[in-house]
Amino acid sequence: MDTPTTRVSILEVSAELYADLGYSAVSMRDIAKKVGVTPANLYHHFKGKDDLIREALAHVFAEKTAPIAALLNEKHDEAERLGIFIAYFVKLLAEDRVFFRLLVRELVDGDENRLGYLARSVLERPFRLISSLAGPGQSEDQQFLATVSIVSLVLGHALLAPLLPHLPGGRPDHSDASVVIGHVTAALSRAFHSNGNDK
Amino acid sequence: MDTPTTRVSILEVSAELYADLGYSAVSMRDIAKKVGVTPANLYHHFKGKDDLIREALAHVFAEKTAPIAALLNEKHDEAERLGIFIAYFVKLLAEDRVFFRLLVRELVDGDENRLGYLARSVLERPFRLISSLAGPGQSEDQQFLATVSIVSLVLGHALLAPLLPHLPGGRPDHSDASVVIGHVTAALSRAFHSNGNDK
DNA sequence: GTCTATATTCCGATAGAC
DNA sequence: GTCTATCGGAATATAGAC
Repeated sequence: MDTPTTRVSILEVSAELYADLGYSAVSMRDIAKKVGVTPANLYHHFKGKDDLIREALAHVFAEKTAPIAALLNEKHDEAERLGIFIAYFVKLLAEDRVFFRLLVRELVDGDENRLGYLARSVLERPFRLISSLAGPGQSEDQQFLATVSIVSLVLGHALLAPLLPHLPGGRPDHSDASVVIGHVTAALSRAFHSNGNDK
Repeated sequence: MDTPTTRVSILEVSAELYADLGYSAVSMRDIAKKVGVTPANLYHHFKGKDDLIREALAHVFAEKTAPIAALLNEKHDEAERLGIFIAYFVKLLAEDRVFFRLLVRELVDGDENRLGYLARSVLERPFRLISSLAGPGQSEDQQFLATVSIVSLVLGHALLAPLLPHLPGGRPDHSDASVVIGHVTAALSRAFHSNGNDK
């Protein structure tokens, strides 16, 4: 808020380099060079590398989370809302490489504190929505597992995307957002939206 | 098994540390210290850090891939074989932290060469099996997408496991292998093993 | 095959001028 | 707020004795 330009530039560059290279591989020198300032300047705006990366993460997550909240506040049929969320989530992971890689890095490398923050800031709201739509007639545990499965499907397709061209019968367009959305939506309606009992 | 050679010890320690910390964060000093040799010794057995990590990766993947191949050669009913593979895959990802993290790191950070190797060495064989079982009456593309979804489900549950306790209604035992196996198997039979058409 | 010793580069971080 | 200059340490990697 105080001095937007340099500080925000640092945050965005940091998020991008961290998403691409990981924590240890990105250096303060790299960030400073790409921003166009000196390394010492970074320490004026942030306490250190740890603080900088943490804030960069929060910056990107906050930025990408807002549309989800807005999306969930729209008035729609419940089943429709699930489809809308899935479409947004698939597109987000497919088109925003930085956000996707930050998310996966946190899931793999994040400690308890960071995972807690991730859950609260990004995933809790959509998680509640999906839970209410996933297998309405089932037990709480089954709803929870179904929700994890829905997120897993979207996340997995994004994670496996670069691998698909190397698999037998695979083509890059198997990861196109429209293809994934259609496939996942159809699969989910069969798996979790029928009146089946899960055991 | 006879006394492990120094070379194999180096490979196993390297895989473990790399899985935990990532490429840049693990140092030749760390590896040497944990193995019980000097850093210079590592350069006698391997050309450099790049070469060492690459070989460590191949070592672990080869080790974990063999049981899958054996599994697929057993004589079973086809639907049964899918269940057996899923159970093995879920357990592998849940119990072998090193393998799981190596797999995800490759998916996120691997270049084309490494992804090609990963596809050929680990994923191609199970992928072919699952493809033949996933929606037998459907088009080749639908079979392919269904297979990606099956892998996504298992991978996603493993990836999201550490996050579950932080989500509303989540408990650590939602990631227990037996729970995930039961849930995923049931969901898959509804989503991809019925005679549904996907669109 | 394993060691000691070291070359060289890069890292995060700080002090202080402007 | 941004810079120049630099410190102390750790990184990969090599040379050569045993």
